[in-house]
Amino acid sequence: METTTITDTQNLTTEEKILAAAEKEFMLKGYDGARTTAIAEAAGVTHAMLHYYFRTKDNLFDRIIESKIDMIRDIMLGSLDAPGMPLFDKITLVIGRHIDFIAANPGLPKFMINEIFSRPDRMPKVLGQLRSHAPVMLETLQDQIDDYARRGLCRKVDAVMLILDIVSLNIFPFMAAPMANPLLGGIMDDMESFTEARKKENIETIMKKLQP
Amino acid sequence: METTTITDTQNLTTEEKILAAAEKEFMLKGYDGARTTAIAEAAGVTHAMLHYYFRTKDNLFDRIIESKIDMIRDIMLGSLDAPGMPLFDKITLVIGRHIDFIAANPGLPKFMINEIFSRPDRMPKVLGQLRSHAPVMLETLQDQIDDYARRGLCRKVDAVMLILDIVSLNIFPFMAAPMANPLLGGIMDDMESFTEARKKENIETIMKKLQP
DNA sequence: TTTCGCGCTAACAATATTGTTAAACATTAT
DNA sequence: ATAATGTTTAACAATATTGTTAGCGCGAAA
Repeated sequence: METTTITDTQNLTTEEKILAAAEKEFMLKGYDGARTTAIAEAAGVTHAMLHYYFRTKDNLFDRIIESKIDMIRDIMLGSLDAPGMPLFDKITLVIGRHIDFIAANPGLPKFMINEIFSRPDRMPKVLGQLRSHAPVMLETLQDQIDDYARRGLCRKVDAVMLILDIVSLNIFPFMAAPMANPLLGGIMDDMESFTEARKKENIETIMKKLQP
Repeated sequence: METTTITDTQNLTTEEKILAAAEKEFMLKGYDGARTTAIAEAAGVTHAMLHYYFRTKDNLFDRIIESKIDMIRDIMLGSLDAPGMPLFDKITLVIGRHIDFIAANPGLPKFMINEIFSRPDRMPKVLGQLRSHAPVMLETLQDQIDDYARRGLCRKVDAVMLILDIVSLNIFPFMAAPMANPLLGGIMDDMESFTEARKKENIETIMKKLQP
């Protein structure tokens, strides 16, 4: 899993330093909470530089959001698509890759729900790239399920609901961690092992659901 | 399910009009995005009135967030607690009540994750009320599961993971609706029937998970 | 060497946003 | 009726926040 997050801000161009600081600030505080002055300060440049390179806060935000959209598109298309693979292998693979991605990008789901879902004007940019692939993927999955069901290998379930289940089980626990962890006895204190435990748990839950 | 949302803003006191407008604005835009002037305008009063009654934006926000915390506490304690009830009945009841609550308060999960989870200073207020009840509830549930498992009535599963599963399956699809609905073929266009379908689906998923 | 363009700085400008205050007005108690 | 108390208004104030501009320095091209 490749990540574009930047840590050594030393030998970077001014533009890259601003982008790196902007990503942190926007991911942490959202568009409304982010301050361009704070971004400039974190980048170690004058805030005039920010406007010199990006003109407006909106432009800068667009740059960040576009890179996030690319990540989401890649994981949704690349991970859910595993053509010609047996159903149960496919599900195991998809859940594993999806949870790894979320664990590597913990702030992303919250950011998406806040900054993209809320603003209808930003939706087309995300949807446009996925709208054409989603129906095909759903139909392929449904066909495979039906085929397996006909052969008595699994229960006949709705592909749409199945996808909703997988995504919900994978994402939500990580989003709710700040509140869920203290309430559930610190189960996520060791993130490494919780991630692996959740992988196993979700694969098992979905497999059980498919069991005839 | 009682709701405190106000619709006829005619014969209300100024304080109540401000509170009603503030709830809408804060729920829709979050703390950072909300504007006190917009709240005052929506309430039909001068913005000085807002400061007369609540002094600061923070105080006003506290009033709103407290009422939301009360709702969450009620649903978490009142719904998950069904003492002396058979396991499978309890789960059916809990999922049904939880989904009804979410469908009746669609903005609440997003609001919580944004405004409470992000701000550690607000967490104690929520956690304090739940911290004492959660371990008892979890232990009771685990005992019941273990008892059923010993009698061969269900699989021995971890109560914490089970709660995470239920909450994830119930909440996430409603949070992700703006993006999920167009991608999944408009499955939520009729919210009424989607709500009922999800209830059935989640109960079935959890029951299958518990099956020996 | 001169000129030109680019990155940069510092100061300024414009507006948005929250918060305050003095005085007018209304309501109730004495 | 008068005083006291609470409510409302309009104007002001303070600061935060985004955005702009004139000019400096430096390296490359002429």
